Amino acid sequence: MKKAMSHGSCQMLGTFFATFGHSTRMKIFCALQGTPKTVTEVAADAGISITNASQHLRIMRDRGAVKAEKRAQCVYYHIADPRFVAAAMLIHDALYEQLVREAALASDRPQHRRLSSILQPV
Amino acid sequence: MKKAMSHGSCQMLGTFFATFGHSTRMKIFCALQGTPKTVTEVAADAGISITNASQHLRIMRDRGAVKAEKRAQCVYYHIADPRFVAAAMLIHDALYEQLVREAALASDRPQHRRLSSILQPV
DNA sequence: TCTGCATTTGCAGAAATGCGCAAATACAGA
DNA sequence: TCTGTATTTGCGCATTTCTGCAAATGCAGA
Repeated sequence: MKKAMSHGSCQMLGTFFATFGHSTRMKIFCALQGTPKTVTEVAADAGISITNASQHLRIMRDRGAVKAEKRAQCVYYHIADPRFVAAAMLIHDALYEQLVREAALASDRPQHRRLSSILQPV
Repeated sequence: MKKAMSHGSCQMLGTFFATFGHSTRMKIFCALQGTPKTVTEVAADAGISITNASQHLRIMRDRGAVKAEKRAQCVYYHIADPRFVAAAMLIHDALYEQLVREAALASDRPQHRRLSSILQPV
């Protein structure tokens, strides 16, 4: 991916980003860190309906973000590749440092915002 | 991010993923790898209108994905943090390997798809 | 100041996406 | 086979997001 990326790879990546570019799916991603969980458990952890959890988990599975494993009546979902977590951590750190840097700059100015208010936006 | 992630961090990450979870912005991201570029150059490289490029670049800048630098009449945009590229490469590799693995499995079966047809989906 | 290039903004229609409800399906155990 | 639990699917509505067009803004040079 030094210079150019194939159209297919570009689209593949874009689809993956879109998968986690939704607050509900992001919550599910967080809930799935650690141990595999059933749809019902994920729904409870993320604070959403079972139907909704099932719908999002299907999307995430179709796009290769999670994998499903059936045991008895339950379907256990888990994150498909640990690199997804590593990548999220990289991005998170970069964004966080940027935030801290901006907050430091803002504190030199008249009307500065608290860091906490930035971390809990919208 | 071992176990739980704060609500704010979760939302911050989700917003970032959404930023690249759009084919047009993904193209822009690809176009910006290497050297900084003006809006007009980005539009040409990504094959979109200047207006559209400007709109998406503003979104990306608001979300910390790119940075803008004004020189004379031109505004040069560049990727805000190299870790974003590193993260994209991590994810890309994971997805690609998964694709190859699936393709290998599929080739053992009756109706198998070519890898190329998988790489250029939708 | 006037001109031309670069970029941004406002607006309206179009398209995509998300969510809840109800029904359907899958399956282990009595 | 019947029952209860777990999960998935279809449908319709609401909401968000995208895009192009036209107009506005910013700015360097004549």
